[in-house]
Amino acid sequence: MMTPTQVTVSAAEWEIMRVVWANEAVTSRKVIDTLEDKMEWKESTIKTLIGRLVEKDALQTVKEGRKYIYIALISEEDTVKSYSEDILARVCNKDNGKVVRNLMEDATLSQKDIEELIELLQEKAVTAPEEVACDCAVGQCDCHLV
Amino acid sequence: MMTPTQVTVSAAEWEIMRVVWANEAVTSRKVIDTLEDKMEWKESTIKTLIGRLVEKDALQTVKEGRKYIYIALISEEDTVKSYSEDILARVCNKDNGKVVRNLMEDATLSQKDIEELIELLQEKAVTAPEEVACDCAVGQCDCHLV
DNA sequence: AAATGACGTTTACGAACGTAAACTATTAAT
DNA sequence: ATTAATAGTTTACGTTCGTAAACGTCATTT
Repeated sequence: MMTPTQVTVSAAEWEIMRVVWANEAVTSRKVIDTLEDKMEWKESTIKTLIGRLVEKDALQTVKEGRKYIYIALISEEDTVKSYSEDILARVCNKDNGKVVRNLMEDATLSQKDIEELIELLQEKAVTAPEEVACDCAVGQCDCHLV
Repeated sequence: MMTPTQVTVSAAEWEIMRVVWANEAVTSRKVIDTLEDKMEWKESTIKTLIGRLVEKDALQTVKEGRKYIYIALISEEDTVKSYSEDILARVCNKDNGKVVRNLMEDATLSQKDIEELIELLQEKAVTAPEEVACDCAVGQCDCHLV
């Protein structure tokens, strides 16, 4: 799915998106039933969040009778990806490895996941530099202080 | 460094923290000189951000004459980690692998990083399950729809 | 002594967010 | 036909964030 200008989804909105992503297309009733208890949100809170997601073009609406069916306009993958990119942008390139390690430590991975990740690492190894160059502004990382 | 109740640092505040982390201890002048141009922030913007970080116990102040020296009370590692954990909490356990993969694809890794990551993966493989169990609320992920 | 500058504090103000009540229009039930 | 339940829209309100001006104090320069 092409996400033109990646929309930013807040933490609360993300919960809504998960329901939409999981179901391809949902009614607001579905979202409310799914989240009302789990999140301890009032029905109107959920309505507000859905409204905001439509407003920011994360959800598309299709009229179904007099109700709406909501469909995701951004993919989970892209959304997760832009979140990841954000993390990497916040640290020195040299520390990218550490960030990946941290995430990996906390992640629950299957044998197959591990296998695939090792493969990807091996691919990256083909072109990986001996040492990563720092790209930070002077003074903003200890690679080159003033 | 022990971070008791992990403080939340916003994107703009994070820039300030990077300067502090890079320098161990800094004066506000140092932060201002480092970021004013790079971020195109006015001096007072930076002062505000520093003030907020002190307020939320991300920075500690040590009086030096009539000025202050600012010292980080939260480590970069912990801060990055809690940010990473946040992402994993937003997807189904089954997709953890995909999240790691996305991050890894974007990350700049050195040969050594790659080596270490492969090692970590091999360690994880020892106890990794054949298949990761979904932990999502019903309806919130496609592993178990209603 | 008066003016200027550096540094921390206070105040400001709009946008985004979390949370939700109230209102409107429409359909379903009595 | 009235009433009650739905679904979407509008309004609300306190907090956090991004961005910054203004202010009060010392300290330094003229």
